[in-house]
Amino acid sequence: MARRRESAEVRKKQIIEAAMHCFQNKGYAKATIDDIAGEYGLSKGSIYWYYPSKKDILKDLFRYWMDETLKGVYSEISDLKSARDKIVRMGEFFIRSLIDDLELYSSMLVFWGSSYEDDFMRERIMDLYAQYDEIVKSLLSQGEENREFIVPNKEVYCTLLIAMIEGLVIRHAVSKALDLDSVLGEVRNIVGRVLPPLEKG
Amino acid sequence: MARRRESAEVRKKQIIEAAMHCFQNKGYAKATIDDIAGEYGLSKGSIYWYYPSKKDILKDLFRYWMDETLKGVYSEISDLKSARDKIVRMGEFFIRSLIDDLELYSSMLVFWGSSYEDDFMRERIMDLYAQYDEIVKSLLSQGEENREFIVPNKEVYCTLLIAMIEGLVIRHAVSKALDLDSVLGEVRNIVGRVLPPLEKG
DNA sequence: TTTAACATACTGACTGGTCAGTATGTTAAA
DNA sequence: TTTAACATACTGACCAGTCAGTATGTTAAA
Repeated sequence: MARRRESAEVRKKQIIEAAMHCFQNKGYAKATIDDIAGEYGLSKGSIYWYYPSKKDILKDLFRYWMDETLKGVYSEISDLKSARDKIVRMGEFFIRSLIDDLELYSSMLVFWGSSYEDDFMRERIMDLYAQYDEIVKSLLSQGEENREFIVPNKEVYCTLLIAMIEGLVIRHAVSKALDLDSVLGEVRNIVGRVLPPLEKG
Repeated sequence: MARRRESAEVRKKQIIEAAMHCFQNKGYAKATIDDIAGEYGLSKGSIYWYYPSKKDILKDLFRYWMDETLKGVYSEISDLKSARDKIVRMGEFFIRSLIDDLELYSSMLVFWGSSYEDDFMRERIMDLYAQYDEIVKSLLSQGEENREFIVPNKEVYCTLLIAMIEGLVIRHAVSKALDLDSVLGEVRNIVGRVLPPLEKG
């Protein structure tokens, strides 16, 4: 067979992408190691050279997904001053990501679904939520300090803002039929309503 | 073995409940027919007396879940006049349901996850979304007709309100750690912000 | 009223296919 | 010539679905 030897880095990336693609199409349980290997013309043996088990591929995929997501969020909002702008940009970022890289973002369902059978996965997801919470809560505090808006209950507003984004991701992952451009155009408006600007007195 | 013969109606209900419980704990793929049968001390054969396949149990569970949910929503809001009140009540209903019947509502993830492998399931979910859309969109229209509020973009607001609820359900299904009572207390407030009352002129 | 004939509601052993993981063979590169 | 990076062939556990048989109602005719 044609051996196209690659560096471990390249192969791992390929395997992760192949896994993502397979999990999208069949779900975690139904996607086989042979499916994943086949995506780049590899064999089962080569998969097990890089990963000790199927579950470890999933874990690495989640790590990759979480890294990409959080890195993306931070780099989007880092150059902005106003808390409102940051929140708006964050919302827009997720929607644009969903448009541009549907497959990556709709991996969510695979991870969330596997939280049933796997405590490790569940803990990682809780970890992600904690990080989301930290980001959003600090933005809400910052907005209050800057006197941009007032939030009656930071915990709840934080939870609901995150829920809104997640709900959107999940719905689009299943339906692939949302008009995301319209949603994108309304983000600032919505944030303006949820966090109305303070009257200057 | 002690045969405890039951009517088809009772057995089917038992099987659905057993399946829900097993799917919660292990996910669809990992839960076995023997697991489901064991919940009520039945045997594999008796499951197949009522259902032709494992997937058909899932389908029936979804039907049950969707019926309960929509029935609940309609009965909650039917006695209210104001569109705002209806929207508030709807939000509160989902949160209370999540508190009172976590298992039923966190079944969502099982269904959503199975949309990957099964087109039938995916269509059913799209169907559910369509019904949600119909309810919320008509409430938004009604609110505008009553001059309770104005919505810049009905489609988008509808999508986001539904997303918020779904995101909440899913997060709580995974984490089981949200302070839902706090969220419940903020529903009216949040709706008030998203759909601010019109100034009477 | 009884019982034979039938219908319904199961049981549980068995099968056949699937697939994660393993053992071992092969080759390109250093 | 060694070994990292594969490929191939295999194993064994697991499980959905089958089916022959059993137990438990139901009913109609004698």
